[in-house]
Amino acid sequence: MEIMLLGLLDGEPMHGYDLFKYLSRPDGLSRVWHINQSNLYAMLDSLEQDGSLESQLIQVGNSPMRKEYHLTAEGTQRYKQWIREPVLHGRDMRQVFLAKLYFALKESSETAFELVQKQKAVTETWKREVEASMQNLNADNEFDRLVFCSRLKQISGWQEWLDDCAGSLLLNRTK
Amino acid sequence: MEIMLLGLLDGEPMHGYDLFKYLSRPDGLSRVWHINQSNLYAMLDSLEQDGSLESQLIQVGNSPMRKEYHLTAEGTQRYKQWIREPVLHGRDMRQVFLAKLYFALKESSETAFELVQKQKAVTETWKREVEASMQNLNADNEFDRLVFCSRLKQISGWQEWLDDCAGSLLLNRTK
DNA sequence: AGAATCATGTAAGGGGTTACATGATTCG
DNA sequence: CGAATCATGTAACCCCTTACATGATTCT
Repeated sequence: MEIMLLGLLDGEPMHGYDLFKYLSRPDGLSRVWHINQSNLYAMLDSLEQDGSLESQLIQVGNSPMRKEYHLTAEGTQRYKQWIREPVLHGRDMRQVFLAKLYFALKESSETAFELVQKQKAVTETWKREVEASMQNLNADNEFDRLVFCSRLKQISGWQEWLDDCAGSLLLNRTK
Repeated sequence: MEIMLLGLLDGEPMHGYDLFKYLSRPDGLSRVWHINQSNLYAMLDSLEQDGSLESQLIQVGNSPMRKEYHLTAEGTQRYKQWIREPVLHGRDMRQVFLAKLYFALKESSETAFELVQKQKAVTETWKREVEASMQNLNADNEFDRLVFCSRLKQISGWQEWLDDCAGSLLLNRTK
């Protein structure tokens, strides 16, 4: 989930404590993603080591040194690509897809709309796969049947919601 | 998730490799829970250390020694209690609740039915909480609105599915 | 004879957690 | 003056994963 930090730093360089405060607010991205402070600093380290971020030490007045991070070209490219790709597993909808949507919305309604369209296509294939699996079920295995029913229900739920998203994004498109 | 091993051992003592083979089959519990072999042995160790399991070494013919595990009274109690408690977070429905249901069904349709009823009650409170949170939303925060809508959709999906479960369990109740 | 299976593990590491260390600054 | 906040980390641990070690037995 490190990559989400890149989205927060896109366009506005920040230091670790800024990010921590931002992610401590109750709304926005923190509705779907939490991180603890020590792990945040570790993630910034590893993103710097893999070339997605660069930092510079800044002294403001007498306060402690700040390490301000900004995206590298490589980091920008990773991030821009990430928010344009749908998630490939249903279990990633709840957290990862919503985070992508958060960042895509920050970019533009068009970006968000395209993300939603791509996700709708993937979700449709999930549905077909589950339906196909249900054909080969042992008829007297009640548990297996219930498992597949639950998956179909969840997938349908996501599909309806994605349709809602697409609709409200189209309305906002002229903004 | 260690506790699921207790369910598999309830009534039929097995050794690690037996459990591994059982969990490698494509149907039943392995639809919702996977474990790799090395971790399985580690879990059996820790369940023995915390008093839920006891083991005895068995030699069959010339084959390698088997370590056969069986539930202790304490382990039995932990397990029986676990399958009678609903899950308290929506994110646990997909894996943990389905596993509980798997074991509850092994016990009896009544046990499963009661589990489903308890889960329905908890799920209803989730729904009310989400609806309450939606009242305090900043009106022009599109992302937050979409997040809550997605949660409501997922919760409703689970509710419908739980209703289906309750229905089909009632039909099987006389079996 | 070679491959797959039986059977139990160890070692290393990924990704996350909580608790704690440190020291300055600002707020009440 | 004491508490909260600013700012960056370290250390230990939990849960789980992959890869590998070991050695016997059964299948083809």
